[in-house]
Amino acid sequence: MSDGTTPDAPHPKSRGAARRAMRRGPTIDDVAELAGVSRGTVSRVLNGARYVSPASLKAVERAMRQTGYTVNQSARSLVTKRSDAVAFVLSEPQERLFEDPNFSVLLRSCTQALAAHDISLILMLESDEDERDRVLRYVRGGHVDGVLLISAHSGDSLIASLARGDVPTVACGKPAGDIGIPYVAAEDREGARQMTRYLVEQGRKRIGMIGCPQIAGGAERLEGYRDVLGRRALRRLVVDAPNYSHAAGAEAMRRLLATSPDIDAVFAASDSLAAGALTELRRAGRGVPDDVAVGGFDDSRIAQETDPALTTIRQPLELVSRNMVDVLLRLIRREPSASRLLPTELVVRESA
Amino acid sequence: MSDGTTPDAPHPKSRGAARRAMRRGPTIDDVAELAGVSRGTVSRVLNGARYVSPASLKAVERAMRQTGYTVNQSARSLVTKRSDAVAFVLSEPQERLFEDPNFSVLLRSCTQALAAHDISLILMLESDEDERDRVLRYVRGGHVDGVLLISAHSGDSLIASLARGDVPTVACGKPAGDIGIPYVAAEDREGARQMTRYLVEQGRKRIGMIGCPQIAGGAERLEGYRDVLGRRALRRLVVDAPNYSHAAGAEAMRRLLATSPDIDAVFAASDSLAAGALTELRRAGRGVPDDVAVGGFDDSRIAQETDPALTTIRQPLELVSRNMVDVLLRLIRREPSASRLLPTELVVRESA
DNA sequence: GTCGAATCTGTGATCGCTCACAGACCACAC
DNA sequence: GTGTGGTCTGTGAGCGATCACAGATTCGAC
Repeated sequence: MSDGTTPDAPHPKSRGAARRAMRRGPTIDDVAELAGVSRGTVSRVLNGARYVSPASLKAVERAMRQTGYTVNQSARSLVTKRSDAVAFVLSEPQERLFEDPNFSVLLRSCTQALAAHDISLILMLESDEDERDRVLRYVRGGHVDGVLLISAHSGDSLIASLARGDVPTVACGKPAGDIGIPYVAAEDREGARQMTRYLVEQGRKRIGMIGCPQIAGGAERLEGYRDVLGRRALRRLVVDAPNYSHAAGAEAMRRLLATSPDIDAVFAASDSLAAGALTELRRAGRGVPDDVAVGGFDDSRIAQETDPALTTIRQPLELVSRNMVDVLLRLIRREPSASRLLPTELVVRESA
Repeated sequence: MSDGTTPDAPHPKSRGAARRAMRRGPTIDDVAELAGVSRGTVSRVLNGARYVSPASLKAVERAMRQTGYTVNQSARSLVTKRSDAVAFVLSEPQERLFEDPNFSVLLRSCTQALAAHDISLILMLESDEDERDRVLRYVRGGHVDGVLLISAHSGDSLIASLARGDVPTVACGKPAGDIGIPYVAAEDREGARQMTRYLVEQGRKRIGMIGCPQIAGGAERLEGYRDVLGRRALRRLVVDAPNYSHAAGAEAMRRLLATSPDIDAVFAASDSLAAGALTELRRAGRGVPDDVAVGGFDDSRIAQETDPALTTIRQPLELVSRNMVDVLLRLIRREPSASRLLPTELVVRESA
């Protein structure tokens, strides 16, 4: 093709000539011109500065500062096929999860962890079918490099669709059905064991449980409770709540008191449930912790604000977030990465 | 430059020839080819379908479905200079606001309102100086079309910088210093009047207030309280909290009880503060509402979960969100739009 | 039959960047 | 001198869309 002698090309481009002084910030060419180098060199500085002489580097950096240059992410994405953004997908039919204090912590620390890598977080809600498709189209469309999936209900149909696709995804909590999506979670089962053991050590004989097996981690917590109590975990001592809400906790406590008025301890699968139980116990005239000890799970903000303050199991949510981000970035870079389980910790306060 | 007679150009483009079967979804050219029309026509369909024949429209839509086409947002943004994304900037030095239940509601409903317009929400946190610059660079860099600014502390330096720039911005709550940024807020002052009036009507004589003037809306709530009580709003009846937290509420209540043991009502500037006050009142052995009536503000989730449940002032946060989005979209389209104030409502529960 | 307006269509040119390539320069060894 | 390999640099060719323009077709009015 190239015959060597390009006959004095008429320069059909004439880049960045009269366009100057238009709106929308400076381009890479403006910086290059000011620094007295070429586009390529500026681009090199932008992407790691390998093979750039110290002099050029300094000139470019100065020019960038002078012009207030910021890279045009669209132009970059167009060629690199990376968006430097990930979706934080909150998959919750009842919109309940949004009011879960755990969620806020997760969202905050994921945002921070991503910001450290100059990746932005795009929040997507998915509470009904239409939105599921929207999310799927969006994610599949290459708008984001990966997905952080926060799903309360473990058997989520979005998960299956995402797992099938080639978009890197990390779930928070173990998805049901071993679908092959890497996840990061606290050691729910061991945490539940810690709490149950503690209640036993405190001399409690009749330990009830307010569980929520259909919510992520809920089944494991129930198992942990059973691990410790064995045959002492009578069926009537376990009640199910429909979700992790205060109201559900109160309602479950009411049922528990009705079927087992002789209990001297309750382990609730979340702090919200425990708070609801607390309210109900007070209403029933039972003293906490004297008559009934109450244990929660999560160590969310409300654990410190109930009266009495909750003895609970701390989930290292900041750590979970950082690990989720870490795993996701590895997947995006096509490096191998596996699921991770993080340790929990007993936090003793007043309620037990 | 152009002499008119381009000498039989050798077609240097040869679009979409061998590249086929690469990864990354179909392009507009693939759709065009399959539909038997040109790029232009497909593009027209994508953007409103004006001047497209019914036949072409149908063919294109079929082809889009068959190929599973999604537009490449980067390519589009590169030429349109729109990103179809807005930043939700949470400006809070203490990271406290993130745990405010109001915030979750705001975030959720803004996300939904934006999704209805196919605009995505990018969450940005700004808790220190470094992050302020990051946010500013990001926003200025044209990564987003506009900013929803949620700032607890009204005198935020980010606000000033944003106001100076040309990036459409809407604040939640009135920023201090009338800096010219449009905002959407509840009628804090009138809401506070409603609550204070209600307490008076209930026969309360010594009505204290736990205020927080340095937080957005806080000053107005204090004014509303004073509007109604006039000279009965003794200085010793008003205590300041450093922020809207449970702990701050408890601490403020302690001070209030110390200086004014004779009070028979307290109006707290937020539900969290009220919840803290409730805890402290119980500790002090005062019955609520019999000895002391407690009024909150916000009608956030916790108002229903305290014991007794809080009588409070409802802020229409979903409405606030929708209005913020509406105003922002108008600004982005360069249509005129002004700040908006939304009405509040008294919600009577058990605490007063 | 001719004209003009309205509708419909295809074709460059362009957005701002990255990437691959090729060429220039330098040094050090042979 | 010639080679060889490392740095450093500039340039052309895209990425996948939109937009403006120009050409084609239709239709009704004169």
